[in-house]
Amino acid sequence: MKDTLAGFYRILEDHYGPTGWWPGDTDLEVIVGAVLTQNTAWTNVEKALENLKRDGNLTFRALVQMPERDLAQRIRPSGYFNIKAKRLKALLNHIHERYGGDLRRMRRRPLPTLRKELLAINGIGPETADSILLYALGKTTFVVDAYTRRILSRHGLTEADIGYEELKGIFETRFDVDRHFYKEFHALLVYLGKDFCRKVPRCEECPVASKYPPVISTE
DNA sequence: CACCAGGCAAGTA
DNA sequence: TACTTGCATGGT
Repeated sequence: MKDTLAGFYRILEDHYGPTGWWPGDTDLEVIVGAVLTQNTAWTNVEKALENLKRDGNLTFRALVQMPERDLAQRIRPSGYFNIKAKRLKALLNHIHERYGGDLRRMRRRPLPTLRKELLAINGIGPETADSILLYALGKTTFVVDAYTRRILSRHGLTEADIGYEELKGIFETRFDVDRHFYKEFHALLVYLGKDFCRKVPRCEECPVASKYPPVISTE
């Protein structure tokens, strides 16, 4: 598996890299985007982020002070806007109360502690937590998403219903620990997924398919 | 028109 | 524990 993932990475990096992920000007934007993109196309998230940026509301202070109903209306294009407003409030309130809204202070705490903290917040599951930890807080933790699972499954490397932590472990134990590598690999998997590994596949042109042939129908 | 998108939590049995 | 359902907009 180690050699296979290394092979995947080389092909993807040659094809797409370097990616420069996560797309966002600030760490706060990465955090907000991580919640807004839950089960949602990124183009819709961009519209919501633009609504916040336009009037200077993409700051920690503005978001903490903004009433939940107002926030919900501003993030409306990202879908699930009522529940996402509640989730953002819960997350930002936590950072406000525990760290005074200071991400540098938050960053000093160890990874396992921060991960448990984030997962305890209503609306923050494993993917959202790991995205924030890796891309906003600079922690060395791998992000698993729907594309990661679908790509490995379609190429016959894992079961389609493999659990989050187990799949994460495959990436984290088989490679040298390096957060830059984790950032880039996850980004590359998303690029490949968007282009060739959607639910309706286009395996013919997949750059990985020649060396790692897709399995016909295992999902 | 139907289906899908970088999840997550609450409800049911 | 293991499944199912609600949440909602915008693109294809």
